[in-house]
Amino acid sequence: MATAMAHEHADARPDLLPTLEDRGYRLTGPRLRIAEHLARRRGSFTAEELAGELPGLGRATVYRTVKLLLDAGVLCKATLPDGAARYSLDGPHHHHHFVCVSCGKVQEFRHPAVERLVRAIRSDVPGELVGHRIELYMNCAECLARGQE
Amino acid sequence: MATAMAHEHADARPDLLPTLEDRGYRLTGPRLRIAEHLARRRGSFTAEELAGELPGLGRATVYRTVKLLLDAGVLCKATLPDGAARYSLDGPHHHHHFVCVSCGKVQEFRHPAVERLVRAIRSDVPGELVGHRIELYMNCAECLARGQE
DNA sequence: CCAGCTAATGATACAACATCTCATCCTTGA
DNA sequence: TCAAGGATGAGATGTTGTATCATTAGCTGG
Ligand SMILES: [Mn+2]
Ligand SMILES: [Mn+2]
Ligand SMILES: [Zn+2]
Ligand SMILES: [Zn+2]
Repeated sequence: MATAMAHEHADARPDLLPTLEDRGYRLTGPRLRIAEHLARRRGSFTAEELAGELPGLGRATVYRTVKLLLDAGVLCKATLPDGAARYSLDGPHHHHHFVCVSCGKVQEFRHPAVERLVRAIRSDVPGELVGHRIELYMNCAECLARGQE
Repeated sequence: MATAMAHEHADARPDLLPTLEDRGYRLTGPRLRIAEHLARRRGSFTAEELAGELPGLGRATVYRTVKLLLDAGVLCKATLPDGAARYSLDGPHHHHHFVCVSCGKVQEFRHPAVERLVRAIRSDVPGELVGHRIELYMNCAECLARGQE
């Protein structure tokens, strides 16, 4: 990594089940399987891919659980330029995303100027800001290297 | 409008057909109808809505033409938090979007700090930045006023 | 530990959005 | 004027996600 600004999640979060329990959800077999799979898994994924990686689990259950984990803050969602949604384990702090348009890899980044910018705009806008999405699209170093082999 | 930062497109672009012609596309009846409709229309729309507003035109043709106009820079695409795509006539300059999560209205805005920020990040990132998406989600002034009637 | 309540599951249908197919039409340039 | 081939549109197909609902299986209170 060139700077400390961006990072990938190297460590999976083992506290996925407690998070669900705290929210009053039942700890079921399917949710356990999904949690174990996510802890082992690397990189970003679509809900469809996740369902494919977990044969025996119903598609609807996988979609429901992804939404659950999104609400719980365990997963976060990045959107590709074409609108496709990719999920990845979420870091604990507010952040934004680098998304590789070639391999779909999602890296989180934080930059103080981003929030400063949003604050500056907020005071100028006739209405109520309720959220923002900032995604930077890139070809990651790995994809660049692979491309010019 | 409270500031000069943001604006909606008040004036439609009459130069839609020449743009297509310059790109080597044929000037067909369906494209003419779509162009005239867009020149008259206000606000943002989905491809599906546009197709509904143009009975007699094939759905596939509308979708194809929207993509064409997107490539030509006549239309721009904003993405709602749920992933839905909304199109609107595009201004001539690079910009970003306010999107009202209540009524779907899209307002363009420019802010020098945005591009300054992207430049600052670009030099820090291990890879090649190929684009960015910055969308600010809001409840617009009209929706706020309507909500507390 | 058990029974019962009810959340959760999953097969399936449904829905929205977008693209593909291909026979036909029509714009365009020679 | 007349082919050549781009464009159209009805319909099929694909993708992503949600709704139904009968059945399963956590959880809790007794
Ligand atoms: Mn994230
Ligand atoms: Mn725009
Ligand atoms: Zn990559
Ligand atoms: Zn609004």
